Amino acid sequence: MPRTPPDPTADTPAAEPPRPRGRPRKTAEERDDGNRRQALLGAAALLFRQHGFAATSTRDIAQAVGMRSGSPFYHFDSKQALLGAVMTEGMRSALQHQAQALAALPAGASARERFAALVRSHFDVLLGPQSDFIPVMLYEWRLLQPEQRAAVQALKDDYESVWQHVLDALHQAGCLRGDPRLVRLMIFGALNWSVQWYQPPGRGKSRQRATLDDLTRTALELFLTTP
Amino acid sequence: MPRTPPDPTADTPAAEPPRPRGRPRKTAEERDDGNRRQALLGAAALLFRQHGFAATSTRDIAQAVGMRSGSPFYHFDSKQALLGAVMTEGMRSALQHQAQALAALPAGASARERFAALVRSHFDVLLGPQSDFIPVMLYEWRLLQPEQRAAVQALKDDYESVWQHVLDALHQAGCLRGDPRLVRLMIFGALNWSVQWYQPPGRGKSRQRATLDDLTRTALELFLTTP
DNA sequence: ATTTTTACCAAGCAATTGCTTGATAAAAAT
DNA sequence: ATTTTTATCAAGCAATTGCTTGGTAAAAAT
Repeated sequence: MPRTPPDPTADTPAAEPPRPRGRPRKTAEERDDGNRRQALLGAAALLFRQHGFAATSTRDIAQAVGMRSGSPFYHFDSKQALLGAVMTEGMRSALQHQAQALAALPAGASARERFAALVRSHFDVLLGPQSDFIPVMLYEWRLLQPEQRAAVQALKDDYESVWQHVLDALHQAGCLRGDPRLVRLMIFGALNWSVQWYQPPGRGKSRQRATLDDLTRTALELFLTTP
Repeated sequence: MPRTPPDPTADTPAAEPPRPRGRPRKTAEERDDGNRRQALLGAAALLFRQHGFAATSTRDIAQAVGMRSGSPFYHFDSKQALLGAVMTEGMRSALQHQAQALAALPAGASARERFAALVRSHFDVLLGPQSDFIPVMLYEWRLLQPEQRAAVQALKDDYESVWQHVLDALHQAGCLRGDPRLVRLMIFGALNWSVQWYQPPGRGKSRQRATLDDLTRTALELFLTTP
C-alpha cells in the first residue's frame, strides 16, 4: 500500500542483511519445546489486533520474532492458518479461565455469584495482560474460512452455553428481565465492546481509570435487578 | 494474496476489456448530481463491511459501480480518504436520524420515552436497510489516520452527548443503576454488538427472527428498572 | 561416528496493490 | 460555434504480498 518516493540508493527490493544459516544456537533455557511457534502466535495476535489481519504482513510477524520472511511458513501452512490458530488458542485459554473461575466458587454458590464470576473472568481474558487473542477473534471473525470457523464456533458454543445456563437461572429467579437468548447477546456485546475503549489504570498518576473490578460491579448493577 | 495456478491463456495481467472512452452517455434521470460519488461511497461501505478495509481493493470498489480501476481516484484522493468519507457520511446520517427521532416525540416526553427513541433510532441506523456505513466505522475505527479520526470523533461526541444527557436523567430518576459514564459505554456495546449477529426477519418462512422492535423492547427491559 | 530430523535462511516468483499519466468525448459555459 | 470543464478510460509503474524452493547447520537419534 505505501508509496515511498523512489529511493535510488536501495537497488534490490530492500534485501534483508545476511544472517548465519542453519539452526540458530540456543541455550538450554530457550529451547522449551514449541517455543518458536508460540512466539509466532503471540506476535501474530498482537499485530492482528493492532493493525488488523489483512494489514499485517507475514513479514511483519516474522520480523517481530526475529525470523526472516519465509520462516513462519515452516510452522504454519498459511497466513490464514495462523489466524485460525490465534483464535482457537484464544478460545482454549478462555475456556480454561472460565472453568477455573467457576471451580473456585464455594459449593452452593448462587446464580448471582456464578454470574459475577463469569463476568469477571470474561473481563480478565478480554482485557488482562497479554490477551490479544480474543480481541482478534472478535475483530476478524468474518475473515475465517468455513472450516476454521466451524472449529472456533464449537469452542465458542461451549463457552456460551455455560453463560446461558446461568442466565436462565437468573431469569427464573427474577433477577434478569427479557428473553434470555437476546439478553445473552446483549450482555456479551456490553462486555466485548470494552476492548474498544478500556485502558487499564496505569501506575501512579493516571487519571483514576476504571479497574476490572469497577467494570464487573457496574455490569452487575446494570443488568441485574436489586437483590 | 491469492495464488491462482499460473494460467498461460491469460498473457498480460488480466487486462480489462476495452470500453468507450470519455464521459459515458447519461440520460437526464441518471444525472442527478454527485450520483457517482455517492455510488462509490455506497459500494465502498458495503465492501468494507463485508471484507474489511484492507481486504477490499480499490479495483473491487470501482468494479462494483462499473468503473475502471483508476477512476475512483478522480472522486477521492486516496483509499484512506474513501474510508474517512464513509465514516463521516455514516455519522452525519446517524445524527440526522437521531434528531428526527427525538423531534417526533411529544413535547413533555419522559426520560424513558426519550431513551426508547434513542435505542430504536440507533438500531435503525445500525441494522436498517442499506446501512453499512456505521458498521464500517465500528469495525475499522483503528485504521483511521489521526486527522480523519478527529473529524469523525467530533461527530461521535455530538451523538453520544445526547445519550449521556438522557442517561443522566434516567440515573437521577432511579431508573438506571451504576456510574452513568461506564453505563453508557456498556449500553453502546450491547447495541453496537448487534451488527455481529443480527439478521433481519426474512419474508414469510424465515424462522421467527427478532425484529428491531423486539430488540428495542429487550434492551429497555434489560437496562431499566421496572417503572 | 554416522544419519536423520529440526528449524531456520537466502533468493526469488507471480500476483496484486494503490495510484499516476495522458488521452478523450460528452456536457456545460461562453 | 467555440471553449472549458467534467468524468471517465487505457495503460502501466513501483512497491508489496503470500508463499516456494533449495540449501545448511545445529541438535537429536541411531
